[in-house]
Amino acid sequence: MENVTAALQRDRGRLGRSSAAEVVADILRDRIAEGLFVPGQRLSEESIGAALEVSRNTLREAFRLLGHERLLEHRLNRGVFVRVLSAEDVADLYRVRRVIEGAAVRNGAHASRDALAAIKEAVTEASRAAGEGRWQDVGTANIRFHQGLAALNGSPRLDEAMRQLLAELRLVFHVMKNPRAFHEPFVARNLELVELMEAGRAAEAERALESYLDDAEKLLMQAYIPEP
Amino acid sequence: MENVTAALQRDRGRLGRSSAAEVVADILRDRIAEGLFVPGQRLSEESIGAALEVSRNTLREAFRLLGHERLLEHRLNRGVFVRVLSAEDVADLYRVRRVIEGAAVRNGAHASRDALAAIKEAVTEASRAAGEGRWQDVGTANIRFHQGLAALNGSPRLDEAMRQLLAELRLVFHVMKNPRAFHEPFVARNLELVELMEAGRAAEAERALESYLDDAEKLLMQAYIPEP
DNA sequence: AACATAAGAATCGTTCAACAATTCGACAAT
DNA sequence: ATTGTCGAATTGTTGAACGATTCTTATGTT
Repeated sequence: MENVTAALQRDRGRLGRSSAAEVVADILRDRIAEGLFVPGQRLSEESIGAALEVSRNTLREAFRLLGHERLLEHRLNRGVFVRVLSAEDVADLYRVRRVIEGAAVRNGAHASRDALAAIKEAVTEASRAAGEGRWQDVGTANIRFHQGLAALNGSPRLDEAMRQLLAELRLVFHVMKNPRAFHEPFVARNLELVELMEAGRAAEAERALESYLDDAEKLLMQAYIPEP
Repeated sequence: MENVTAALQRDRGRLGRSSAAEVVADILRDRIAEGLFVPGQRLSEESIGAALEVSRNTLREAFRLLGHERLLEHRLNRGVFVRVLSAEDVADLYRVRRVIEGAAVRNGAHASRDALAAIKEAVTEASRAAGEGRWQDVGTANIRFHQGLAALNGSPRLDEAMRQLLAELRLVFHVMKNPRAFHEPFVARNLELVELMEAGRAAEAERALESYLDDAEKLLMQAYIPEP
């Protein structure tokens, strides 16, 4: 009986915790992540409110939430737009990744076997998707890999920060024409990284992560900037 | 002509950047920081809306912003409350501090002389305030010290994260009865830390920060938990 | 007296309609 | 080609309304 109530306790949060504004924010967040809304696009209060059948006021509350997550940009008297990330934004995202993921790898030496297994699972999933040419899924699995990596810090706040960071990064991925070229090369390196950690070779893992992030950032910048 | 437009570009941000909801959020954030609103207190839509002379809808938008910053807590159908931090929250805040400030100190070895000077300025201000018994101001200066420390990462996003983190911490400070006991001992240690960094002794600085954060967390926990 | 229950008040969640303020595009004037 | 002007469209903000939920209080039962 104890474990039953404990199990239900976890689902409890989903129940009364959702106001309309939060549900709308969840929906819009998903649509942005999947690329239905592209960077720079304006989100009209009237059309979206009509489509979701919520009032403008409720929609505006949802916009505030997503604006605070940096997925939407509020321009006074002109509406909200899907965020367009600059090269400087990308650089900053990688700055933050080095700090958060770097700390995770450094302290993750004494990570639980379970946590590492969850991360490895994401790698094998990415590998499988790569084998079947589902590059979109490769990207998703890779993101889950890094989310799991950050989770080694054991901090809910850092988990949340990482979630937002990766959501922003997805905005950049979507403007890239060739997802394969960007995601494929890193599957093997993710495996290498987690194996170094399993072996307890923390210093090497840290260096591997460093070079991983350096290369990923460079690749992204290359495909990102030259569009005059 | 080029430089003229570039100069004006910098002023662009000041124009029209403030909707009523954002102004209200700024005001409420200040009031929470200064302790006018205490943790656990409910913020009535009606009374606050009347006092600030804004509509409920506008106020709710502001509430959404502050809720996302973890300063307010939204309970469905019961309103918004000033956040009450648990011991686990405090532990998590210090987890994040170790990651962000730790990275700052580690990479701050090659920090600009200017950035270090700004940090040192915060220490001397804290020292002056301590000499005059203004413990509230000591706390404020200490916060500015750590904000400056985090800024060595050179990342706007980490700066913002640090701002929010310290705002949360202030919620904890306000429930403590003896601010002097908590803030005073750390002024000297802050100075020691920045001097180690100036001398380029990064490893020692990192260890000093570690023990600083350990002690601060313990002290906070002691004064925080035992209230049955 | 303690407890459960039900009626009532208060507050939130959401919608709707209205209006002022601002932006944007088209068109005219110079 | 630049500037000025007008009107349409959209956002910013307000106020009122109503259902839903919670809190309070009074009532009744054991």
